Amino acid sequence: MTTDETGKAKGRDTRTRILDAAEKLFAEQGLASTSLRQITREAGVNLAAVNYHFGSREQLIHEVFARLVGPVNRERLACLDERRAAAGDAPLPLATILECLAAPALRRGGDRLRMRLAARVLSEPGVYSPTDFHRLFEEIAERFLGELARTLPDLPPAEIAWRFHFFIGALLQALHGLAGVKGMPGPFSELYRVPVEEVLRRVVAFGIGGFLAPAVPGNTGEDGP
Amino acid sequence: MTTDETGKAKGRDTRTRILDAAEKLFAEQGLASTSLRQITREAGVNLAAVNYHFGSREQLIHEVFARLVGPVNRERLACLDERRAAAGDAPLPLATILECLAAPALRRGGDRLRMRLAARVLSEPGVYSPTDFHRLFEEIAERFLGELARTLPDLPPAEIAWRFHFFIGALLQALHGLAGVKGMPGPFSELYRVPVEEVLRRVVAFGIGGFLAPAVPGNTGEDGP
DNA sequence: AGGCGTTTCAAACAAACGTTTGTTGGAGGT
DNA sequence: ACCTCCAACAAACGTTTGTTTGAAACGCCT
Repeated sequence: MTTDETGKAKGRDTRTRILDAAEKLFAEQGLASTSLRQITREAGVNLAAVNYHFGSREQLIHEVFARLVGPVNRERLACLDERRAAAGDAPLPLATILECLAAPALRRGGDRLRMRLAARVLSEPGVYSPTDFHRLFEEIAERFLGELARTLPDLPPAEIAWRFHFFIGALLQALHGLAGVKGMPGPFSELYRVPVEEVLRRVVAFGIGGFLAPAVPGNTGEDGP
Repeated sequence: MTTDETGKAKGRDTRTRILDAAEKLFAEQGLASTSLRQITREAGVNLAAVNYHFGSREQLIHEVFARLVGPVNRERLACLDERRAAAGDAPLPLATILECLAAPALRRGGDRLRMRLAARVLSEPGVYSPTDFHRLFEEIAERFLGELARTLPDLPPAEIAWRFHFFIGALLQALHGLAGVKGMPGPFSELYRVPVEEVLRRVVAFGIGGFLAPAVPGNTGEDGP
Protein backbone atom coordinates (compact mmCIF):
# COMPACT_ATOMS: atom_id res chain seq x y z
CA MET A 1 0.00 0.00 0.00
CA THR A 2 2.99 2.28 0.32
CA THR A 3 5.35 3.62 -2.27
CA ASP A 4 9.03 3.97 -1.67
CA GLU A 5 11.26 6.33 -3.54
CA THR A 6 13.13 3.72 -5.48
CA GLY A 7 10.24 3.47 -7.90
CA LYS A 8 8.95 0.24 -6.50
CA ALA A 9 5.24 0.25 -5.80
CA LYS A 10 3.59 -2.02 -3.30
CA GLY A 11 0.15 -3.13 -2.28
CA ARG A 12 -2.87 -2.35 -4.37
CA ASP A 13 -0.75 -0.13 -6.51
CA THR A 14 0.35 -3.24 -8.35
CA ARG A 15 -3.25 -4.04 -9.22
CA THR A 16 -3.93 -0.71 -10.84
CA ARG A 17 -0.58 -0.74 -12.58
CA ILE A 18 -1.50 -4.05 -14.16
CA LEU A 19 -4.94 -2.76 -15.07
CA ASP A 20 -3.48 0.38 -16.65
CA ALA A 21 -0.91 -1.53 -18.65
CA ALA A 22 -3.44 -4.13 -19.75
CA GLU A 23 -5.92 -1.48 -20.78
CA LYS A 24 -3.33 0.29 -22.87
CA LEU A 25 -2.00 -2.83 -24.56
CA PHE A 26 -5.43 -4.33 -25.14
CA ALA A 27 -6.50 -1.14 -26.84
CA GLU A 28 -3.38 -1.03 -28.98
CA GLN A 29 -3.05 -4.66 -30.01
CA GLY A 30 -6.31 -6.36 -29.23
CA LEU A 31 -7.14 -8.89 -26.58
CA ALA A 32 -5.91 -12.11 -28.12
CA SER A 33 -2.62 -10.64 -29.27
CA THR A 34 -1.61 -9.26 -25.88
CA SER A 35 0.26 -11.61 -23.57
CA LEU A 36 0.60 -11.51 -19.82
CA ARG A 37 4.30 -11.12 -20.29
CA GLN A 38 3.83 -7.95 -22.27
CA ILE A 39 1.44 -6.62 -19.68
CA THR A 40 3.66 -7.32 -16.70
CA ARG A 41 6.70 -5.96 -18.51
CA GLU A 42 4.84 -2.75 -19.32
CA ALA A 43 3.57 -2.49 -15.76
CA GLY A 44 6.98 -3.24 -14.27
CA VAL A 45 5.64 -6.03 -12.09
CA ASN A 46 6.29 -9.70 -11.79
CA LEU A 47 4.67 -12.10 -14.20
CA ALA A 48 2.96 -14.06 -11.45
CA ALA A 49 1.33 -10.93 -10.09
CA VAL A 50 -1.48 -11.19 -12.61
CA ASN A 51 -2.55 -14.63 -11.50
CA TYR A 52 -2.08 -13.62 -7.89
CA HIS A 53 -4.26 -10.54 -8.03
CA PHE A 54 -6.80 -11.53 -10.66
CA GLY A 55 -6.78 -15.32 -10.67
CA SER A 56 -6.49 -15.71 -14.41
CA ARG A 57 -6.00 -13.85 -17.63
CA GLU A 58 -9.70 -14.03 -18.40
CA GLN A 59 -10.67 -12.40 -15.13
CA LEU A 60 -8.13 -9.68 -15.74
CA ILE A 61 -9.80 -8.95 -19.07
CA HIS A 62 -13.15 -8.86 -17.36
CA GLU A 63 -11.93 -6.41 -14.75
CA VAL A 64 -10.21 -4.16 -17.26
CA PHE A 65 -13.35 -3.93 -19.30
CA ALA A 66 -15.62 -3.42 -16.32
CA ARG A 67 -13.43 -0.62 -15.00
CA LEU A 68 -13.50 0.99 -18.41
CA VAL A 69 -17.18 0.67 -19.22
CA GLY A 70 -18.70 0.90 -15.76
CA PRO A 71 -18.14 4.63 -15.18
CA VAL A 72 -19.20 5.44 -18.72
CA ASN A 73 -22.49 3.61 -18.37
CA ARG A 74 -23.10 5.09 -14.95
CA GLU A 75 -22.58 8.52 -16.42
CA ARG A 76 -24.99 7.70 -19.21
CA LEU A 77 -27.73 6.73 -16.81
CA ALA A 78 -27.05 9.73 -14.60
CA CYS A 79 -27.33 12.02 -17.60
CA LEU A 80 -30.65 10.49 -18.52
CA ASP A 81 -31.94 10.67 -14.96
CA GLU A 82 -31.00 14.31 -14.69
CA ARG A 83 -32.69 15.28 -17.93
CA ARG A 84 -35.77 13.27 -17.09
CA ALA A 85 -36.11 14.87 -13.68
CA ALA A 86 -36.03 18.26 -15.37
CA ALA A 87 -38.53 17.27 -18.02
CA GLY A 88 -41.23 15.81 -15.80
CA ASP A 89 -43.56 13.72 -17.91
CA ALA A 90 -42.62 15.30 -21.21
CA PRO A 91 -40.60 13.21 -23.67
CA LEU A 92 -36.92 14.09 -23.86
CA PRO A 93 -35.59 15.75 -27.00
CA LEU A 94 -33.99 13.25 -29.31
CA ALA A 95 -30.75 15.20 -29.22
CA THR A 96 -30.65 14.90 -25.45
CA ILE A 97 -31.04 11.14 -25.49
CA LEU A 98 -28.35 10.64 -28.08
CA GLU A 99 -26.02 13.03 -26.31
CA CYS A 100 -26.42 11.14 -23.06
CA LEU A 101 -25.54 7.99 -24.95
CA ALA A 102 -22.57 9.30 -26.90
CA ALA A 103 -21.00 12.01 -24.77
CA PRO A 104 -19.77 9.92 -21.82
CA ALA A 105 -17.99 7.54 -24.16
CA LEU A 106 -16.48 10.21 -26.38
CA ARG A 107 -15.42 12.53 -23.59
CA ARG A 108 -13.72 9.90 -21.50
CA GLY A 109 -10.56 11.58 -20.28
CA GLY A 110 -8.04 13.27 -22.48
CA ASP A 111 -6.77 9.89 -23.55
CA ARG A 112 -8.56 9.12 -26.75
CA LEU A 113 -6.97 5.77 -27.14
CA ARG A 114 -8.60 4.36 -24.07
CA MET A 115 -12.14 4.05 -25.29
CA ARG A 116 -11.01 2.19 -28.33
CA LEU A 117 -10.82 -0.90 -26.21
CA ALA A 118 -14.56 -0.99 -25.78
CA ALA A 119 -15.02 -0.79 -29.52
CA ARG A 120 -12.61 -3.63 -29.98
CA VAL A 121 -14.06 -6.00 -27.42
CA LEU A 122 -17.39 -5.77 -29.15
CA SER A 123 -15.81 -7.28 -32.22
CA GLU A 124 -13.70 -9.94 -30.61
CA PRO A 125 -15.56 -13.15 -29.86
CA GLY A 126 -14.81 -15.89 -27.42
CA VAL A 127 -12.39 -13.91 -25.33
CA TYR A 128 -15.03 -12.04 -23.41
CA SER A 129 -18.10 -13.96 -22.30
CA PRO A 130 -21.17 -12.75 -24.22
CA THR A 131 -23.38 -13.02 -21.16
CA ASP A 132 -20.99 -11.06 -18.98
CA PHE A 133 -20.71 -8.55 -21.74
CA HIS A 134 -24.45 -8.28 -22.09
CA ARG A 135 -24.93 -7.73 -18.38
CA LEU A 136 -22.82 -4.59 -18.63
CA PHE A 137 -25.08 -3.11 -21.29
CA GLU A 138 -28.48 -4.57 -20.46
CA GLU A 139 -29.55 -1.69 -18.27
CA ILE A 140 -28.29 0.87 -20.75
CA ALA A 141 -30.22 -0.65 -23.63
CA GLU A 142 -33.46 -0.86 -21.67
CA ARG A 143 -33.34 2.68 -20.37
CA PHE A 144 -32.43 4.27 -23.66
CA LEU A 145 -34.90 2.23 -25.68
CA GLY A 146 -37.60 3.29 -23.24
CA GLU A 147 -36.77 6.97 -23.59
CA LEU A 148 -36.55 6.70 -27.36
CA ALA A 149 -39.96 5.04 -27.48
CA ARG A 150 -41.41 7.88 -25.45
CA THR A 151 -39.85 10.52 -27.68
CA LEU A 152 -40.76 8.75 -30.92
CA PRO A 153 -44.23 7.34 -30.26
CA ASP A 154 -45.00 6.90 -33.95
CA LEU A 155 -41.98 4.73 -34.64
CA PRO A 156 -42.54 0.98 -34.17
CA PRO A 157 -40.47 -0.45 -31.31
CA ALA A 158 -38.68 -2.80 -33.68
CA GLU A 159 -37.64 0.11 -35.83
CA ILE A 160 -36.38 1.94 -32.75
CA ALA A 161 -34.31 -1.07 -31.74
CA TRP A 162 -32.82 -1.30 -35.19
CA ARG A 163 -31.86 2.35 -35.30
CA PHE A 164 -30.48 2.24 -31.81
CA HIS A 165 -28.32 -0.59 -33.02
CA PHE A 166 -27.19 1.35 -36.05
CA PHE A 167 -26.41 4.40 -33.97
CA ILE A 168 -24.24 2.29 -31.67
CA GLY A 169 -22.36 1.24 -34.78
CA ALA A 170 -21.80 4.83 -35.82
CA LEU A 171 -20.67 5.69 -32.31
CA LEU A 172 -18.21 2.81 -32.23
CA GLN A 173 -16.85 3.97 -35.55
CA ALA A 174 -16.34 7.41 -34.07
CA LEU A 175 -14.53 5.92 -31.09
CA HIS A 176 -12.35 3.94 -33.43
CA GLY A 177 -11.49 7.00 -35.41
CA LEU A 178 -10.74 9.05 -32.33
CA ALA A 179 -8.20 6.48 -31.25
CA GLY A 180 -6.35 7.24 -34.45
CA VAL A 181 -5.60 4.66 -37.07
CA LYS A 182 -1.86 4.81 -37.43
CA GLY A 183 -0.56 4.47 -40.95
CA MET A 184 -4.01 4.84 -42.47
CA PRO A 185 -3.85 7.38 -45.25
CA GLY A 186 -6.76 8.70 -47.27
CA PRO A 187 -9.62 11.05 -46.57
CA PHE A 188 -10.21 9.75 -43.06
CA SER A 189 -6.77 10.27 -41.61
CA GLU A 190 -7.29 13.97 -41.06
CA LEU A 191 -10.88 13.52 -40.04
CA TYR A 192 -10.28 12.94 -36.39
CA ARG A 193 -7.77 15.66 -35.64
CA VAL A 194 -10.59 17.75 -34.26
CA PRO A 195 -12.00 18.45 -30.80
CA VAL A 196 -14.01 15.66 -29.24
CA GLU A 197 -16.96 17.99 -28.88
CA GLU A 198 -17.14 18.38 -32.63
CA VAL A 199 -17.18 14.63 -33.16
CA LEU A 200 -19.94 14.43 -30.58
CA ARG A 201 -22.05 17.05 -32.34
CA ARG A 202 -21.57 15.37 -35.68
CA VAL A 203 -22.44 11.86 -34.61
CA VAL A 204 -25.47 13.12 -32.71
CA ALA A 205 -26.64 15.07 -35.73
CA PHE A 206 -26.24 11.99 -37.88
CA GLY A 207 -28.17 9.93 -35.35
CA ILE A 208 -30.99 12.45 -35.12
CA GLY A 209 -31.43 12.31 -38.85
CA GLY A 210 -31.39 8.53 -38.80
CA PHE A 211 -34.01 8.28 -36.06
CA LEU A 212 -36.25 10.87 -37.66
CA ALA A 213 -36.19 9.14 -41.03
CA PRO A 214 -39.58 7.81 -42.11
CA ALA A 215 -40.22 4.23 -41.08
CA VAL A 216 -39.26 1.79 -43.78
CA PRO A 217 -42.13 0.86 -46.10
CA GLY A 218 -42.91 -2.75 -46.79
CA ASN A 219 -41.23 -2.61 -50.17
CA THR A 220 -38.76 -0.67 -52.25
CA GLY A 221 -39.99 2.49 -53.91
CA GLU A 222 -38.89 5.75 -55.51
CA ASP A 223 -37.25 8.43 -53.47
CA GLY A 224 -36.39 12.00 -54.09
CA PRO A 225 -32.91 13.38 -53.56
CA MET B 1 -5.29 -30.19 -59.88
CA THR B 2 -7.40 -33.32 -59.92
CA THR B 3 -9.60 -34.89 -57.32
CA ASP B 4 -9.69 -38.58 -56.69
CA GLU B 5 -12.57 -40.42 -55.11
CA THR B 6 -10.86 -41.17 -51.83
CA GLY B 7 -11.60 -37.65 -50.65
CA LYS B 8 -8.08 -36.45 -51.11
CA ALA B 9 -7.75 -33.26 -53.07
CA LYS B 10 -4.63 -32.22 -54.88
CA GLY B 11 -3.16 -29.22 -56.59
CA ARG B 12 -4.75 -25.83 -56.22
CA ASP B 13 -7.70 -27.45 -54.53
CA THR B 14 -5.64 -27.45 -51.37
CA ARG B 15 -5.25 -23.71 -51.64
CA THR B 16 -8.96 -23.02 -51.74
CA ARG B 17 -9.62 -25.56 -49.03
CA ILE B 18 -7.23 -23.71 -46.78
CA LEU B 19 -8.77 -20.39 -47.74
CA ASP B 20 -12.27 -21.66 -47.02
CA ALA B 21 -11.33 -23.11 -43.66
CA ALA B 22 -9.38 -20.02 -42.66
CA GLU B 23 -12.21 -17.75 -43.69
CA LYS B 24 -14.69 -19.70 -41.61
CA LEU B 25 -12.51 -19.93 -38.53
CA PHE B 26 -11.35 -16.32 -38.73
CA ALA B 27 -14.95 -15.22 -38.84
CA GLU B 28 -15.91 -17.42 -35.91
CA GLN B 29 -13.00 -16.85 -33.59
CA GLY B 30 -11.12 -13.84 -34.80
CA LEU B 31 -7.73 -13.62 -36.43
CA ALA B 32 -5.39 -13.79 -33.49
CA SER B 33 -7.21 -16.68 -31.83
CA THR B 34 -7.13 -18.94 -34.86
CA SER B 35 -4.07 -21.13 -35.27
CA LEU B 36 -2.67 -22.73 -38.38
CA ARG B 37 -3.26 -26.12 -36.82
CA GLN B 38 -6.94 -25.42 -36.47
CA ILE B 39 -7.11 -24.24 -40.05
CA THR B 40 -5.30 -27.20 -41.53
CA ARG B 41 -7.31 -29.65 -39.41
CA GLU B 42 -10.55 -28.07 -40.59
CA ALA B 43 -9.33 -28.11 -44.19
CA GLY B 44 -8.09 -31.67 -43.95
CA VAL B 45 -4.64 -30.78 -45.22
CA ASN B 46 -1.17 -30.99 -43.83
CA LEU B 47 0.10 -28.33 -41.49
CA ALA B 48 3.02 -27.42 -43.72
CA ALA B 49 0.69 -26.79 -46.65
CA VAL B 50 -0.05 -23.27 -45.43
CA ASN B 51 3.56 -22.19 -45.49
CA TYR B 52 4.06 -23.99 -48.76
CA HIS B 53 1.16 -22.34 -50.59
CA PHE B 54 1.06 -18.96 -48.90
CA GLY B 55 4.53 -18.44 -47.48
CA SER B 56 3.40 -17.34 -44.07
CA ARG B 57 0.41 -16.95 -41.84
CA GLU B 58 0.29 -13.24 -42.48
CA GLN B 59 0.08 -13.68 -46.24
CA LEU B 60 -2.68 -16.21 -45.77
CA ILE B 61 -4.66 -13.64 -43.82
CA HIS B 62 -4.06 -11.12 -46.55
CA GLU B 63 -5.31 -13.48 -49.24
CA VAL B 64 -8.36 -14.56 -47.27
CA PHE B 65 -9.37 -10.99 -46.76
CA ALA B 66 -8.69 -9.97 -50.34
CA ARG B 67 -10.75 -12.86 -51.67
CA LEU B 68 -13.57 -11.88 -49.35
CA VAL B 69 -13.63 -8.16 -49.92
CA GLY B 70 -12.54 -7.98 -53.54
CA PRO B 71 -15.75 -9.24 -55.14
CA VAL B 72 -17.87 -7.17 -52.78
CA ASN B 73 -16.06 -3.97 -53.67
CA ARG B 74 -16.14 -4.82 -57.35
CA GLU B 75 -19.87 -5.31 -57.10
CA ARG B 76 -20.18 -1.97 -55.33
CA LEU B 77 -18.38 -0.14 -58.09
CA ALA B 78 -20.31 -1.99 -60.77
CA CYS B 79 -23.57 -1.01 -59.11
CA LEU B 80 -22.52 2.61 -59.04
CA ASP B 81 -21.34 2.53 -62.65
CA GLU B 82 -24.61 1.04 -63.80
CA ARG B 83 -26.73 3.60 -62.01
CA ARG B 84 -24.59 6.45 -63.19
CA ALA B 85 -24.77 5.32 -66.81
CA ALA B 86 -28.55 5.35 -66.51
CA ALA B 87 -28.64 8.74 -64.83
CA GLY B 88 -26.47 10.66 -67.23
CA ASP B 89 -25.32 13.88 -65.61
CA ALA B 90 -28.02 13.93 -62.97
CA PRO B 91 -27.02 13.23 -59.37
CA LEU B 92 -27.92 9.76 -58.13
CA PRO B 93 -30.64 9.41 -55.51
CA LEU B 94 -29.16 9.09 -52.04
CA ALA B 95 -30.94 5.78 -51.58
CA THR B 96 -29.23 4.40 -54.65
CA ILE B 97 -25.77 5.32 -53.46
CA LEU B 98 -26.28 3.81 -50.04
CA GLU B 99 -27.82 0.69 -51.52
CA CYS B 100 -24.84 0.20 -53.79
CA LEU B 101 -22.65 0.51 -50.74
CA ALA B 102 -24.58 -1.75 -48.41
CA ALA B 103 -26.27 -4.34 -50.60
CA PRO B 104 -23.21 -6.21 -51.91
CA ALA B 105 -21.92 -6.71 -48.39
CA LEU B 106 -25.23 -7.70 -46.87
CA ARG B 107 -26.34 -9.97 -49.67
CA ARG B 108 -23.08 -11.89 -49.92
CA GLY B 109 -24.23 -15.46 -50.49
CA GLY B 110 -26.61 -17.29 -48.25
CA ASP B 111 -23.87 -17.62 -45.68
CA ARG B 112 -24.38 -14.78 -43.29
CA LEU B 113 -21.43 -15.64 -41.16
CA ARG B 114 -18.94 -15.03 -43.89
CA MET B 115 -19.12 -11.29 -44.08
CA ARG B 116 -18.59 -10.97 -40.37
CA LEU B 117 -14.92 -11.44 -41.02
CA ALA B 118 -14.67 -8.12 -42.77
CA ALA B 119 -16.30 -6.42 -39.83
CA ARG B 120 -13.85 -8.07 -37.51
CA VAL B 121 -10.69 -7.31 -39.40
CA LEU B 122 -11.58 -3.64 -39.31
CA SER B 123 -11.37 -3.78 -35.55
CA GLU B 124 -8.31 -5.92 -35.15
CA PRO B 125 -5.05 -4.02 -35.33
CA GLY B 126 -1.57 -5.15 -36.15
CA VAL B 127 -2.61 -8.39 -37.75
CA TYR B 128 -3.55 -6.83 -41.01
CA SER B 129 -1.34 -4.10 -42.42
CA PRO B 130 -3.17 -0.76 -42.35
CA THR B 131 -1.74 0.29 -45.70
CA ASP B 132 -2.70 -2.97 -47.38
CA PHE B 133 -6.09 -2.66 -45.84
CA HIS B 134 -6.49 0.87 -47.03
CA ARG B 135 -5.58 -0.03 -50.58
CA LEU B 136 -8.57 -2.36 -50.71
CA PHE B 137 -10.96 0.43 -49.80
CA GLU B 138 -9.32 3.49 -51.30
CA GLU B 139 -11.15 3.29 -54.59
CA ILE B 140 -14.47 2.62 -52.86
CA ALA B 141 -14.14 5.62 -50.59
CA GLU B 142 -13.22 7.97 -53.43
CA ARG B 143 -16.00 6.87 -55.74
CA PHE B 144 -18.73 6.96 -53.14
CA LEU B 145 -17.59 10.25 -51.63
CA GLY B 146 -17.67 11.71 -55.11
CA GLU B 147 -21.20 10.56 -55.79
CA LEU B 148 -22.36 11.72 -52.40
CA ALA B 149 -20.89 15.15 -53.00
CA ARG B 150 -22.76 15.38 -56.28
CA THR B 151 -26.05 14.34 -54.70
CA LEU B 152 -25.62 16.57 -51.66
CA PRO B 153 -24.06 19.75 -53.05
CA ASP B 154 -25.04 21.84 -50.03
CA LEU B 155 -23.29 19.58 -47.53
CA PRO B 156 -19.63 20.47 -46.85
CA PRO B 157 -17.22 17.74 -48.01
CA ALA B 158 -15.94 17.24 -44.47
CA GLU B 159 -19.46 16.64 -43.26
CA ILE B 160 -20.00 14.13 -46.04
CA ALA B 161 -16.85 12.28 -45.09
CA TRP B 162 -17.94 12.14 -41.47
CA ARG B 163 -21.36 10.80 -42.30
CA PHE B 164 -19.93 8.31 -44.73
CA HIS B 165 -17.77 7.12 -41.88
CA PHE B 166 -20.73 6.87 -39.52
CA PHE B 167 -22.76 4.99 -42.09
CA ILE B 168 -19.95 2.48 -42.48
CA GLY B 169 -20.17 1.97 -38.74
CA ALA B 170 -23.88 1.31 -38.91
CA LEU B 171 -23.34 -1.08 -41.80
CA LEU B 172 -20.65 -2.98 -39.92
CA GLN B 173 -22.99 -3.24 -36.97
CA ALA B 174 -25.60 -4.73 -39.26
CA LEU B 175 -23.09 -7.23 -40.59
CA HIS B 176 -22.14 -8.14 -37.07
CA GLY B 177 -25.74 -8.69 -36.12
CA LEU B 178 -26.45 -10.76 -39.21
CA ALA B 179 -23.68 -13.13 -38.27
CA GLY B 180 -25.60 -13.83 -35.09
CA VAL B 181 -24.24 -13.16 -31.67
CA LYS B 182 -24.53 -16.49 -29.94
CA GLY B 183 -25.54 -16.37 -26.30
CA MET B 184 -26.46 -12.71 -26.46
CA PRO B 185 -29.88 -12.25 -24.88
CA GLY B 186 -31.87 -9.07 -24.73
CA PRO B 187 -33.77 -7.01 -27.25
CA PHE B 188 -31.24 -7.52 -30.03
CA SER B 189 -31.18 -11.30 -30.13
CA GLU B 190 -34.40 -11.54 -32.14
CA LEU B 191 -33.55 -8.53 -34.21
CA TYR B 192 -31.64 -10.26 -36.93
CA ARG B 193 -33.87 -13.24 -37.58
CA VAL B 194 -35.28 -11.42 -40.56
CA PRO B 195 -34.58 -11.44 -44.30
CA VAL B 196 -31.42 -9.71 -45.41
CA GLU B 197 -33.44 -7.45 -47.66
CA GLU B 198 -35.21 -6.03 -44.66
CA VAL B 199 -31.95 -5.28 -42.91
CA LEU B 200 -30.77 -3.59 -46.07
CA ARG B 201 -33.86 -1.40 -46.30
CA ARG B 202 -33.58 -0.44 -42.66
CA VAL B 203 -29.92 0.49 -42.67
CA VAL B 204 -30.36 2.45 -45.88
CA ALA B 205 -33.31 4.32 -44.42
CA PHE B 206 -31.26 5.15 -41.34
CA GLY B 207 -28.40 6.33 -43.51
CA ILE B 208 -30.65 8.50 -45.66
CA GLY B 209 -31.93 10.24 -42.57
CA GLY B 210 -28.42 10.71 -41.28
CA PHE B 211 -27.13 12.22 -44.53
CA LEU B 212 -30.13 14.51 -44.91
CA ALA B 213 -29.78 15.90 -41.39
CA PRO B 214 -28.88 19.61 -41.25
CA ALA B 215 -25.16 20.30 -41.19
CA VAL B 216 -23.68 20.90 -37.77
CA PRO B 217 -22.58 24.47 -36.99
CA GLY B 218 -18.87 25.14 -37.18
CA ASN B 219 -18.22 26.03 -33.56
CA THR B 220 -19.51 25.42 -30.08
CA GLY B 221 -22.63 27.35 -29.35
CA GLU B 222 -26.21 27.05 -28.29
CA ASP B 223 -28.26 24.38 -29.89
CA GLY B 224 -31.97 24.06 -29.85
CA PRO B 225 -33.56 20.70 -29.05
C1' DA C 1 10.54 -46.63 -68.45
C1' DG C 2 12.82 -43.05 -66.45
C1' DG C 3 13.60 -38.60 -64.91
C1' DC C 4 11.59 -34.14 -63.28
C1' DG C 5 9.08 -30.62 -61.07
C1' DT C 6 5.32 -30.17 -57.96
C1' DT C 7 2.85 -31.26 -53.96
C1' DT C 8 2.04 -33.76 -49.53
C1' DC C 9 3.59 -35.61 -45.34
C1' DA C 10 5.45 -36.71 -40.50
C1' DA C 11 8.62 -34.88 -37.54
C1' DA C 12 11.11 -31.57 -35.36
C1' DC C 13 12.50 -26.76 -34.20
C1' DA C 14 12.94 -22.63 -31.10
C1' DA C 15 10.08 -19.35 -29.12
C1' DA C 16 6.26 -17.76 -26.55
C1' DC C 17 2.20 -18.84 -24.13
C1' DG C 18 -0.71 -19.07 -19.31
C1' DT C 19 -0.19 -21.05 -15.06
C1' DT C 20 1.90 -23.14 -10.82
C1' DT C 21 5.33 -23.70 -7.49
C1' DG C 22 8.29 -22.76 -3.40
C1' DT C 23 10.63 -19.17 -1.32
C1' DT C 24 11.69 -14.56 0.40
C1' DG C 25 10.87 -9.95 2.53
C1' DG C 26 8.47 -6.98 5.50
C1' DA C 27 4.39 -5.02 8.11
C1' DG C 28 1.00 -5.96 11.96
C1' DG C 29 -0.80 -8.61 15.95
C1' DT C 30 -0.19 -11.03 20.29
C1' DA D 1 10.54 -11.77 20.96
C1' DC D 2 7.62 -14.71 18.03
C1' DC D 3 4.18 -15.86 14.76
C1' DT D 4 1.07 -14.81 10.88
C1' DC D 5 -0.40 -13.04 6.74
C1' DC D 6 0.09 -10.68 2.39
C1' DA D 7 2.71 -9.49 -1.52
C1' DA D 8 6.47 -10.04 -4.79
C1' DC D 9 9.77 -12.84 -6.84
C1' DA D 10 12.59 -16.24 -9.80
C1' DA D 11 12.11 -20.49 -11.81
C1' DA D 12 10.03 -24.05 -13.96
C1' DC D 13 5.82 -26.44 -15.52
C1' DG D 14 3.51 -28.51 -19.77
C1' DT D 15 1.25 -26.63 -24.10
C1' DT D 16 0.79 -24.42 -28.11
C1' DT D 17 2.46 -21.26 -31.41
C1' DG D 18 4.52 -20.42 -36.55
C1' DT D 19 7.95 -22.16 -39.26
C1' DT D 20 11.43 -25.37 -41.29
C1' DT D 21 13.20 -29.72 -42.85
C1' DG D 22 14.00 -33.91 -45.69
C1' DA D 23 11.97 -37.53 -47.58
C1' DA D 24 8.11 -39.74 -49.86
C1' DA D 25 4.36 -39.68 -53.41
C1' DC D 26 2.31 -37.76 -57.14
C1' DG D 27 1.25 -36.27 -62.28
C1' DC D 28 3.46 -35.36 -66.54
C1' DC D 29 6.65 -35.07 -70.22
C1' DT D 30 10.19 -36.97 -73.26
